[in-house]
Amino acid sequence: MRMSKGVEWALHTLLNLDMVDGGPVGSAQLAEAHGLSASYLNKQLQQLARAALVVSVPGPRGGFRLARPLESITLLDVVEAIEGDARLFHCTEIRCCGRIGELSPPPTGTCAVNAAMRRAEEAWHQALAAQNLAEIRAELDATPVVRRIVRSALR
Amino acid sequence: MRMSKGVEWALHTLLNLDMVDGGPVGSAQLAEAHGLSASYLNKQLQQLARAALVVSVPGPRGGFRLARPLESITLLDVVEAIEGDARLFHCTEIRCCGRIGELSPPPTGTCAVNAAMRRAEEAWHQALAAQNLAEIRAELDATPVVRRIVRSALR
DNA sequence: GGCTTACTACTCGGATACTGCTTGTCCGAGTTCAGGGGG
DNA sequence: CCCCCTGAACTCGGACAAGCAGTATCCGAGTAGTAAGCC
Repeated sequence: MRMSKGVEWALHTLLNLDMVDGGPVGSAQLAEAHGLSASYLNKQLQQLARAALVVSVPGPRGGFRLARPLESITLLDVVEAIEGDARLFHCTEIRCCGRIGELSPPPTGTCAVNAAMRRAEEAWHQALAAQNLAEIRAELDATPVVRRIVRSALR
Repeated sequence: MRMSKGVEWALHTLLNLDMVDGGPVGSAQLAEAHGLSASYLNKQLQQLARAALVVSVPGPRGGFRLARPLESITLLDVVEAIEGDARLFHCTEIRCCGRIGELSPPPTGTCAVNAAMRRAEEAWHQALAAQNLAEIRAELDATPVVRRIVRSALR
């Protein structure tokens, strides 16, 4: 039960894409900025493009740029974009199998275990959706100095 | 990012162990109750034993029994017992790598991305810790009928 | 008859294979830009 | 001098391998119960 490291890569890359304003940045430069594998980061960026968090520009001088401001991108958006489905617990309905399943009448309603786990995940989802990337940008002091460093690293 | 199905197995098995009161139940019978792999369930039960949620009794007529009442076992206890560590996001500090890492001064404090993800996980942990197995037992109507079915299935 | 002792059967416990997902890599499709040729 | 066309280089996009955690299985260590032998 470990979250894909693509989520971490995507979050930092989105923050970097916000520092440079305007033109698209290639996945190779974005990868070099943090010493990542360019091809694999490209894969993650494609996922973000499908989720409409970034737009991809093909051809030379192409790359990726933010599709919308960081204020409107939540942590949940990124997690769901990369992981596909932000569900942790998958009920396999074992209550219906085996001896107990045979002896018991067909169950009604959802599994109590599943419901409990789902409630906990709901709290997680809400906490993820409550934080947007602009707040994180504010937390990691995005001073003009930092902004200029990022911009020069992505040149 | 999928939780091990061992968590589901463990939760149902703990609830079953509460239905039969007293003597230990072998992993083979517990597995048959839900049509699971006995050896693999045994592995999960060993994890629960290490976490002091159940006690194992060796030898013939041995097996596992609850170490303490369901009221004092939370969902978080089970998740941590099976998964080992209930952390989803693992920060690899990529902010210190690559060009940005070289150009920037050594970072101070924890990574903002990490902190944000940690906050969300904290909400999840609290929601897990807030629910104990006795509440789940109450939810899945543990009528005397059900209780008798489980007990006969574990004979 | 009662006690001791050896044996057997049954259970947990950990070491050992197998599978699917995460991670990483490669090559092709498409597009922009530049340079040369023609009008 | 301006426009068009062709070529090349660069980018995304998806298809193709390698590594690792989750999944499943098997066999050995240990113990309780039992039965036989002895006092």
